[in-house]
Amino acid sequence: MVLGESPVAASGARGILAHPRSPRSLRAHGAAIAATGQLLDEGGLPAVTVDAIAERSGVSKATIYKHWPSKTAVAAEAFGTRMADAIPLPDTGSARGDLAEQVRRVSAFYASRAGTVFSQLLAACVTDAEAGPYFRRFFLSGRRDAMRTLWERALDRGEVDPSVDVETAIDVLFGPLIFRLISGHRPLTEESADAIADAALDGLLKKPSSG
Amino acid sequence: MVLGESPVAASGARGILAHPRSPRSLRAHGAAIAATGQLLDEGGLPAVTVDAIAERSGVSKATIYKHWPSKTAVAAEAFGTRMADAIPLPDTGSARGDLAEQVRRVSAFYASRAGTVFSQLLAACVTDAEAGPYFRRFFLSGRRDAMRTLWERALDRGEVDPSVDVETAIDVLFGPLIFRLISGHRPLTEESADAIADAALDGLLKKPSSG
Amino acid sequence: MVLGESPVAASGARGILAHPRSPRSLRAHGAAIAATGQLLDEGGLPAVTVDAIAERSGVSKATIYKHWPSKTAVAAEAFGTRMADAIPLPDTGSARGDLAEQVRRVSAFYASRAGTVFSQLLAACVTDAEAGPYFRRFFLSGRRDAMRTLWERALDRGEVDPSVDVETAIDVLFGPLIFRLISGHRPLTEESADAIADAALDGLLKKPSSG
Amino acid sequence: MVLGESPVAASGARGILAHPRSPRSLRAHGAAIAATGQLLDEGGLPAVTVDAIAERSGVSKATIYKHWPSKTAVAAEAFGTRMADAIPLPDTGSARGDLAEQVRRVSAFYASRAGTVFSQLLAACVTDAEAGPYFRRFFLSGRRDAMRTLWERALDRGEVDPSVDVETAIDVLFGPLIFRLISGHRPLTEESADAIADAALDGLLKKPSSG
DNA sequence: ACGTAAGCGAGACGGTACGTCACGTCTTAAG
DNA sequence: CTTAAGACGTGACGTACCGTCTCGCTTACGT
Repeated sequence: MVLGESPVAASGARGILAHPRSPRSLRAHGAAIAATGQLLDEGGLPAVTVDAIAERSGVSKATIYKHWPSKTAVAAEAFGTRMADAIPLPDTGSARGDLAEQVRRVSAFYASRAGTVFSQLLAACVTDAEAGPYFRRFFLSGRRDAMRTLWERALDRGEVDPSVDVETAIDVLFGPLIFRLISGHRPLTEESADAIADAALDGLLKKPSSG
Repeated sequence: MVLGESPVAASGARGILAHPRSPRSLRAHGAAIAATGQLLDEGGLPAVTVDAIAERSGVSKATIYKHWPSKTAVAAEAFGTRMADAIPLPDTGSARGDLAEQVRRVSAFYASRAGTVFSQLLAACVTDAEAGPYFRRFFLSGRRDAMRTLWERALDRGEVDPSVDVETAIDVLFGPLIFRLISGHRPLTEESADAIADAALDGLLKKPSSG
Repeated sequence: MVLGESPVAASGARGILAHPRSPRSLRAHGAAIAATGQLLDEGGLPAVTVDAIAERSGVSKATIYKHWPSKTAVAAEAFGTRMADAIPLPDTGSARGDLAEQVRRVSAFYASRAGTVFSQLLAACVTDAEAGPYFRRFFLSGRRDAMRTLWERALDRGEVDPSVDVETAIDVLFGPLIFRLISGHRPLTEESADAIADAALDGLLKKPSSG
Repeated sequence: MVLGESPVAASGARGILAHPRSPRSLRAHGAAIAATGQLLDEGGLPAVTVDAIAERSGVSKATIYKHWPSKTAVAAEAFGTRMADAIPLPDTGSARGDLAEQVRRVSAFYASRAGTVFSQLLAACVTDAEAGPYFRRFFLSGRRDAMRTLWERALDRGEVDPSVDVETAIDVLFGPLIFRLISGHRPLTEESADAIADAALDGLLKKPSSG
């Protein structure tokens, strides 16, 4: 749970929820998320329909729409809940090692079954504007937070360029993976991950020493 | 057909169609693409439905399905046809200048109205497997071809690292933009484009000279 | 309660409730009826939903269901309460005059806005078996009682056929109006009311004197 | 089929249908009507839901909504189609006998299972304005046409009052039955039918001869 | 007078049906 | 034989009310 709020408060009905969630609400909320998780496992995002969630969870459609703005939002929360710890941070001893290893891990994650669902969610959020915040809150920002940790560790070690913004660094390291994942122009292999990490870390320009 | 591609690639009909397009087919094909272009302008991808294309173009739904595997494919072709020359290659005199300027131009394109449609198409191709090839053929590969040209020019000048694969270079330069475009975590500004270009060109690690 | 009926009839709570209504109950009952009356005015029966009554009256849904078996019952009581005196009895001096005038008045009532609501209630009671008794108790029986008075007055005067049952007489005089109102095959005009009254009073067969 | 049109034209999609119904349309139309008839038999109007019609007939909901404005309209057409000949005209030799017998027959019909459905349809048409015309076209006007025949026969015989409008006569004879049927204040027995017929035929006023 | 249990408001919930949308297939008739 | 026209089955959508229920609060009553 990324935000500093309690899980309950964070999963607010339509964004801003003040009054404490009642026990019944909690039950319905959890059941819907659990059912959605199953559906994601079985058939990816296409298998997630509001009717299917309702049928499997025993939570009525109306209630689902009271808790989330769209089925993509439910799926985003369910995915985020399940995958929060899917990519543990490496600790190789060097910044270069940590960053490259993380690129490799994330690449492997994207290439896995879960990665397919990830790309489906990412794609769905383009169309479904209300789901984007859910995906960011329940998954993306967690990943970025972790990366920020890694970057700061590297900064402390004095191994990375302090003039580079963290956000930019994250985008440059992982944007290429997402580009490949989404546009499908080439596969995500371990080699490609390494090549990307190297290029991003060392830069594209000719190095003086390599002249 | 529209692009100067091979006849095989140019002919629609579910991918593999060799026989020459009849005049009637040509008419129907062009009318559908034109109508789809209008619809994209007016309401983006969501406005493109097969019924709408059929109604506006006078081409029947059955015929549309004979020419393309899905509405996304039609939209991809229509978008590619229109946007083929939307981002002209820069020529600043230096590799660094060319590459950074291209990142800036593509970033601006993504931030424009057309960029919204671009992201919708990219997203749709995740779900619609048959449309991906169309989008690559009619738009993405054109962009990558142009970038390859730029990269080779830079290689000739000896300004970029020859050990970096062209494809990797392209991904590292533009992947970050697409990441921002799709996931929406931050806006695509001119500053962010410059920061990304700098980071990608110079690398994330601390430079020896900057120590 | 509202009408001067027996306590049994007056007490709500699903028909059979003897214990004295508490002040709070009274408040809730009255508020619900008042809100329902407003809703009937504004949008007829379709505007009367239990949620709407609850929201407008401040009476909770659970309480409403404790007092009435269905929303139609509430609406019937509210309508009856408001319309109890909507059609005063005529006194023209003759039975023929009284009866014909009453047909005219009832016809005008049916043709009014209130008549629309009346027909909606009548129709709803077909489907909602539990509401029928409410509608009869709070409106219909009042109308029939009045008509019985008129008929007895006419009998005393010796102007109507004593072999005709009161109930039959009422049905023959007003059934035609309701037929028109419900089935909508023709409008309810003053002329039609007169024609119906004449036909009902004089009979359909050829009169000996008119041969 | 009351109107002068062919059955096909009369059952027009949303009222006015010019082009001839295609075979597919005919099939769907007929299947929906047949399934609705079954549902009416089994559970009356409440059993008729668009989903149920669709499921049982194999006709899709969308198609049903293309053919009729509402489920009540389908039910009205189905009922009318089945019940067109449910009440054959009597021929007793005298106008009085014919009219009284018809009142008896219609009363019996109303008191039957079919009569329940009839009253449900009548009630539903109050709420559902678009269904009214369907009910009139497919059932009510057929009944009134038959009555007009009876009345004209009686007029030819000189047994009924020529100054009474046919429509008024019909309303006076059958309105009372419908009043009883709908409001449920008393049952529809053979005796009540006779009493109503007598009262309507002879009039409510005291007859000179009976003084 | 004062606890205590009933009655209440608030409203979440499961359920049923609604009416709509777009898809992709199929049929027909015209050229 | 291809096309325009468009009806069709399918599946999902998001909404509206229903009638039930749970929760605390409050309030009137019995002691």
